[in-house]
Amino acid sequence: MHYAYAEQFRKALVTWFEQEKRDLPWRHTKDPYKIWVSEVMLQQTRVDTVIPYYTRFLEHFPTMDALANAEEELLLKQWEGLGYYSRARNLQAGVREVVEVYGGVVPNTREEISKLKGVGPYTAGAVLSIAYGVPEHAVDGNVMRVLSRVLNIHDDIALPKTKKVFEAAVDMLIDRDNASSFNQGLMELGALICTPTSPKCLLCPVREYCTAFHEGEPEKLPVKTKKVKTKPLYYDVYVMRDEAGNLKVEQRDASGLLASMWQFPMIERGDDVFTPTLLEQQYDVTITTKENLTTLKHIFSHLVWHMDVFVVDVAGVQQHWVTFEEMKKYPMPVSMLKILKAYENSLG
DNA sequence: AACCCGGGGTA
DNA sequence: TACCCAGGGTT
Repeated sequence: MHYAYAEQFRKALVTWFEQEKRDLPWRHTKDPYKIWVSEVMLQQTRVDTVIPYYTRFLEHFPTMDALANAEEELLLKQWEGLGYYSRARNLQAGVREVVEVYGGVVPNTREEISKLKGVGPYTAGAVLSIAYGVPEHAVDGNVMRVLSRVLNIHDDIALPKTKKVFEAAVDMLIDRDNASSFNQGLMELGALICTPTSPKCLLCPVREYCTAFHEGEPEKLPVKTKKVKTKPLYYDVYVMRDEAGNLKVEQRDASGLLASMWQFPMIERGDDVFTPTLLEQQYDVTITTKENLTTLKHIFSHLVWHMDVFVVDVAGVQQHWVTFEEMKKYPMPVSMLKILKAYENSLG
């Protein structure tokens, strides 16, 4: 793209964004902390999903000090249902680093801000440009789709090295006097106009600069090869109830899937596995009654949980289990919240 | 570079 | 179903 075209492109994009941008909660602030929170929540997560979480999160943790001092359980409870829970822990770790190392001021250079936990190339560029106006690239899925079409880039965006191509493109095109609106404009365009299927080219403010539009098949871009196969897993899940009616809740492993989140005991089914016996052995109890509660399917990105859920009354409990109301304080993944709901309904 | 990490919306 | 979403960390 020639220099004169680049200038017209960036002006058309910025003008369109500033006229047509959606009214979103994080667009009412330039507080780097709040921008940071929004960007982390928006990773792999849609705007409409994030909005209520963002508002509630900042009510609980309005400042970096508040978040830095928060209990992890409270933090995760605020994140409950949003997914990718390590984002929350990384955000808190990063905020603590800003408080302790940078005197409570979010760094304004890519080199420094990138050192913070949970701040990768995209989030670094987003916070720098939106909060501070620094002309740094912020390349996400939207930006790669938009620019692959505008510039007719056919590199496979599933390959890590391809992102460098788009970062270089943004470096060439970015409005150095209004990096915030330029970067947000690219993303807004991807969200509203330059969508994955059926892009609304007739409404596009930059279609006259768009190679894919002129060639007639913008929906063919970007090129993306990878595809993931979901693997099924089969579990028996137990709502265990002692003589007092208290329930067993346990914390998952600190690493891996749903790390440190809380759950009802679950045992993977297998050919030579009778899960009630395993349950009695693992928890040192005796099952006195057992009834079906529900059957649930829970879909993750890469796997599917098929869960048969049972309510069992048990004898021989030594520890203190929790009441139904206490259970609600524990951060749980959506799969377990569904079971909690089913159990609540079964009580009538 | 490959793999892992949630959950929900949409065509 | 399959794909996508304001990605980052680990290995």
